Amino acid sequence: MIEHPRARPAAGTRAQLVDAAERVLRAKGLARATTREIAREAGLAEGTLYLHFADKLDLVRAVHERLLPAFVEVVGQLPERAGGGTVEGNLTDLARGALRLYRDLLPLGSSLFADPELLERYRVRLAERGGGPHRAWEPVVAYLRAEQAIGRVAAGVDPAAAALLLLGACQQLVFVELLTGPQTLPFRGRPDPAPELVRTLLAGLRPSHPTETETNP
Amino acid sequence: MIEHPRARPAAGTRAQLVDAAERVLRAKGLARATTREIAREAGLAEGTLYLHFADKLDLVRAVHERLLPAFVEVVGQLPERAGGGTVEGNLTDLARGALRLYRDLLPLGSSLFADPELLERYRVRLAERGGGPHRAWEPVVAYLRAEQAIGRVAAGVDPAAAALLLLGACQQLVFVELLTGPQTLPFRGRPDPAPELVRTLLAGLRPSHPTETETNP
Amino acid sequence: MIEHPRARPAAGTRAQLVDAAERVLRAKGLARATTREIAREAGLAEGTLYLHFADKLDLVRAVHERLLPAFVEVVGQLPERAGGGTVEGNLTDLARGALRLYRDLLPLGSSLFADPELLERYRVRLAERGGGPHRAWEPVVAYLRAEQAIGRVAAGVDPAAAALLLLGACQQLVFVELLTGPQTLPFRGRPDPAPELVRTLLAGLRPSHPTETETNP
Amino acid sequence: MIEHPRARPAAGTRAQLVDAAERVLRAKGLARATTREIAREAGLAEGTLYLHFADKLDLVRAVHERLLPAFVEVVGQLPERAGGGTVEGNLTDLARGALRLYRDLLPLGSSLFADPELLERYRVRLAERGGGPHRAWEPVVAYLRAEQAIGRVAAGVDPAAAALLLLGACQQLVFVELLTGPQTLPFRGRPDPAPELVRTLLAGLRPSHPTETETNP
DNA sequence: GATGAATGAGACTTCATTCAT
DNA sequence: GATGAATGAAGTCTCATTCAT
Repeated sequence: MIEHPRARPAAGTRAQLVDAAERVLRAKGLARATTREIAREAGLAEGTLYLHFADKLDLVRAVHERLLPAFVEVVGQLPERAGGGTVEGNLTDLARGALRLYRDLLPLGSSLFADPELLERYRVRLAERGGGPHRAWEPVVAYLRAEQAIGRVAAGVDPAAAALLLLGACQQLVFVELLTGPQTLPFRGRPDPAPELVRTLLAGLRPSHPTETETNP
Repeated sequence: MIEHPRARPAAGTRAQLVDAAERVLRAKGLARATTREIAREAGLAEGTLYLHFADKLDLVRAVHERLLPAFVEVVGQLPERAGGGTVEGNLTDLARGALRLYRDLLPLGSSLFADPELLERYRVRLAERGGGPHRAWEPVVAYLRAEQAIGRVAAGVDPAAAALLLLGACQQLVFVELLTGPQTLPFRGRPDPAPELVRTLLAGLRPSHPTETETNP
Repeated sequence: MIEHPRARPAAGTRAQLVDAAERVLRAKGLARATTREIAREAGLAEGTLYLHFADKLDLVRAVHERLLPAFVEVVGQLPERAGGGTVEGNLTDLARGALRLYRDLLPLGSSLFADPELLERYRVRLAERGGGPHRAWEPVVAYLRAEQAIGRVAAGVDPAAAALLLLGACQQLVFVELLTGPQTLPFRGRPDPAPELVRTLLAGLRPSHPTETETNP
Repeated sequence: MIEHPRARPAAGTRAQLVDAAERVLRAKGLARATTREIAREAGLAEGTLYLHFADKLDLVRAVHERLLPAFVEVVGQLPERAGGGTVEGNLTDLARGALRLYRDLLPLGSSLFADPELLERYRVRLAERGGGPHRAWEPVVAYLRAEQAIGRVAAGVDPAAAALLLLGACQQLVFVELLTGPQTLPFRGRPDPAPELVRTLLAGLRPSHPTETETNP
């Protein structure tokens, strides 16, 4: 047994619980995370959980609520880089950061789909707080707009579509990686897929000298 | 004493259970799908479940096992279309199909992350059967290769990267849509995002006449 | 799977089941012997059990019913040996046989106490058939009477008490041995306890020249 | 919503459960003792059982663990009586006590054989605690040694064999009695078999004036 | 605020038994 | 007679939640 001295600072008990819950959720998954284990991980009694959260699901939601801001915070630095370095370099850095973040966040984030009630509570809270996962795209869109303004990105490009293409590729790559294990990485075995993704996105698929077969009525 | 009705043919019992499980998983989520409800949905006794599956997780795995093939089957028709229609049209159809499929499959597929043991069993089965989610990309890669061969897609393009960009965008769009509800569709409010995604992917981000500001010190 | 050809001789199906049940009861214990495993062990379908026995407990009872006769049969040869060999030799052989038999029968026999209903059915059947475990003592009593008649056993001895002392010692030894494992054999580590038991029983505890303190009013 | 009465002191909950389990085991037998009934008998919720025991078998083992010490405690007073009263009286008292104890303990003790896993756990615990059913003989052996020292028991007697003969007879008598019901008591119908057993053990079987037929080649 | 023993609904699973074939 | 898929009651055990301390 581990002793639980009463001398712990009361302030931060809530944060302790959220931290512990996140650790347990990562380790065991939503389906196997029990209040008992979360309390033990937090070094607190099980009953304490209910002093700070309405129920277990509320604690889990609190964990999820921290995920998106964590993402936004990291990506948010991007717009400032507009005009600096190269577009390719900036986007490659973005892709690398996104891959790292998705590896960290996707397992937890996907668990939301396992419990419709949890998902619903999460939505309600997002609505209240005005957040939403699209907030993760905003910095990228802002960055691309800025680059368009200075002519380093083609004017006709839809920044939202471009952001979605790049971030989506990263998310899917991680999704599949987590699903099948890293050994099955199907991406040409390259250790860092970011450069190729960015290169492809920048260049587009269209041949430089389109043949006339490309034209259609 | 107690009636033991047995009006149903033995054949198909297993499939009945998998079907019922899929329905319940979609309706209630992994966390709230009970063997009792699955059995009731299947019109069978709870014990019957254990005649056909080792345990509940085995049944859930059986449901998940059908998802990827369903995806591959739909996408698999793509390569035959190489050279026909336009690349843009073909890819837009692909994106539309992918969006539809992800809407259908992602909620179930994401639930895998809620239970590490379920995930592990899924992986083991994939390894045995030689499958893997990258199989969903293969038809797209094959299609792009075929278009490269006839000059309708630039030779320098990495088909895997291109496939990932397009499918990833679709997956992420659906992921966010499911997370926040359709009302928050952040994509310029356009009802069909597929054309814009394809257009952006085809054109690339690079301006036609790159300015010298592109160079950095 | 194992095939179950219909071509098996129908005669003996009942015996097959009792044999299989005994094997499973020995291997798994009453608490863990299932009809499924008994049927599998018998190479028959589970339903077949109910063509030959009212229910599972009836089959178990059938197994137990064979145990006592098996004991009696082996011990029953004893009376014929009266007057032959030595009393000590005959009783030592008896004790050795009893030890062997108890090792074989006690685990199954003791299980009767785990289920009062099984015990009750066993009793009812014994009453019907006129049997009873005392029948195991009868041959021993008969033997001792015969030896008394020819003067090789003291006339004042109660043959039933003597039989009980010897057989009881054997049963208890086996009981403890089964309970604690052979390594804890508390009997001076002697591999064959039979001779000492018989010697002690023959000689009695009383000193040859009793002191007067031994005498009591 | 639902009441959560908690009128009872926490101390003693474990003992309450063991007591209740013993009562239910005696009443229904191992095979029919359910956690539900044990909890009800203890006046506790079913879940409480698992706060104090790893599983049902652990609780049952806890019951069995108390049986042997209970026996030893009663028999343990014997050695002090060496030299007092008469050997015959002391042993008769022992036999009567043993009969009483076996009637009480044998039904529960024998149930161990119905479940190999229970038996194994019991063995492991015995090994840990250094106990063992032979501990029940020790006081008897100690008593006989003391009587040998003062000449009231023949020096050549093996005390362990003598103890086993007497206790074994008692155990077997009870075993058979429990198996067949008291009406079938095969022991000359005498209500108290203890004196005859002791008399026989003290006197031995050997005739006072052995005939020469006793000798064999 | 913190504790943690107790709760009890309900989950998963087993298994003796039945009956259409 | 034999089969074995199906049954469903009943069992063991878990775990979110409560409340007296």
